[in-house]
Amino acid sequence: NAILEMKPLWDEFHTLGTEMIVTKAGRRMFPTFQVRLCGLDPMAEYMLMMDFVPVDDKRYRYAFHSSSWVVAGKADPVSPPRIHVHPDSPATGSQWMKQVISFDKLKLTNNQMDDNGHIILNSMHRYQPRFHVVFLPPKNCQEETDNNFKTFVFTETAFTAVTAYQNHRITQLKIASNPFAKGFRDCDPDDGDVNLVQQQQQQQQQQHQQSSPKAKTPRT
Amino acid sequence: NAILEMKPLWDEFHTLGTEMIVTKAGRRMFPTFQVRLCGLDPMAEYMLMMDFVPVDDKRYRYAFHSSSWVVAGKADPVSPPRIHVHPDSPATGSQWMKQVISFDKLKLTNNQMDDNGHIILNSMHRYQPRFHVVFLPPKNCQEETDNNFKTFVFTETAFTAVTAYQNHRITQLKIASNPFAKGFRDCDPDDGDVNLVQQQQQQQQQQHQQSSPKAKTPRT
DNA sequence: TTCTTGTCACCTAGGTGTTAATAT
DNA sequence: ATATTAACACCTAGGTGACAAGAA
Repeated sequence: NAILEMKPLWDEFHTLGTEMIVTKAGRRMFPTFQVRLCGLDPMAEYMLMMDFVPVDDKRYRYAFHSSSWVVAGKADPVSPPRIHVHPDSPATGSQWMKQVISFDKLKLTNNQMDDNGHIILNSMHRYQPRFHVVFLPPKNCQEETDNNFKTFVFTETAFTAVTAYQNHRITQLKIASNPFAKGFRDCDPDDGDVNLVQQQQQQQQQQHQQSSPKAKTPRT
Repeated sequence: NAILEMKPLWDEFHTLGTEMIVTKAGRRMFPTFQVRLCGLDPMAEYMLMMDFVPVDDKRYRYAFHSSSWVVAGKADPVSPPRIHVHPDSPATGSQWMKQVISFDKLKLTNNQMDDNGHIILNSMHRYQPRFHVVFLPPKNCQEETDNNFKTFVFTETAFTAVTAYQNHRITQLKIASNPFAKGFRDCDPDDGDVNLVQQQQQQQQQQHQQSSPKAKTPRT
């Protein structure tokens, strides 16, 4: 009962081998991890959270000549893993289900000493994002948090953490699909990945669409 | 146990006769209504909210020759009054008390048909903002919301709703103290209301100060 | 070599009062 | 006359990859 938003875009990145930038100050993910939930108890309260688990115990390096990732040794030591709690938590099932849930406040960092609550990852390592729905039992109940949570894994959201993009095709797809990178687009406005980008923007607009849409009459 | 933030700035506006812009799309207040709370039960849950009550039953008009507000008749009919719930609600007393509570998402409108949940006011009328702390009883308790809320009124936050500023001194004070109006400042950077503005910015920074402050060395 | 860091121009997104045009 | 609206230039605030310099 959790559906990944923007799945076509995730798939396109996944096919190329998704990379996510990590910086000292913290960098958002793109695509943003967004899900739609259903089947919750409308009246019950839930906490929503994400964490990131290593895909394997390896360190990678990008071979430019073959345009592919190759193993470069054992994994570096890991920091105590962090969990990102969705800032709207806790909220009722009804509130979570009536809109797309976006983790756009989540940031990735390679700073082991990070003091901002960001997710700490090792560059040149592979990670799998996980999404957790935690049921909050009423206070009078004795139940511990035994089986009161569900975990969702979308394998198409796995990625390699990098400090700079390695695969040039990933760079181009980011530029083509991330609105904030519009300044680096070469071709005519909205070219190349038009379909995916338009789909994305439409979905994001639906999410925030509370104000009356203003129909602008194009002047002749 | 509620302290108004930026009180010196509010006082300065109040002395001149505070005006707040209302627009069809909704306009934020400036100064922003911000309070600090103490004395709550750290573990209990509270909803925080604001509403706006008419100061009197009159309509006003600004007499430019005497630079003062004069009564212009009886009040216009009122829309059903709306309440703005702080978007972080509900939250525990502990969460509310550990930081300044800012109502910067609150917007004022003169559109009687507003569909965005903004506060509807009549232009050229006077209003008194009110702040409410609502105690949320645990679900097993039978208590109704009888006396489970407290209301705070800061008379220095009262204002006249306008569609365009009437008192030129109010305009100048807004330009001097609102960072978003910096483009209209004449004099040298940070002149005139330096003290108040600096105080404001320092307080707002304290509130969000989680990242390590980066000391920039000014170059010679 | 390979990877990381900091700065930058260029965007998105949205909050200001001004101004001219339009209601009322 | 007086009050309202919409477009606008100019800001704040912050998210992009490019690039040059630095580090391992």
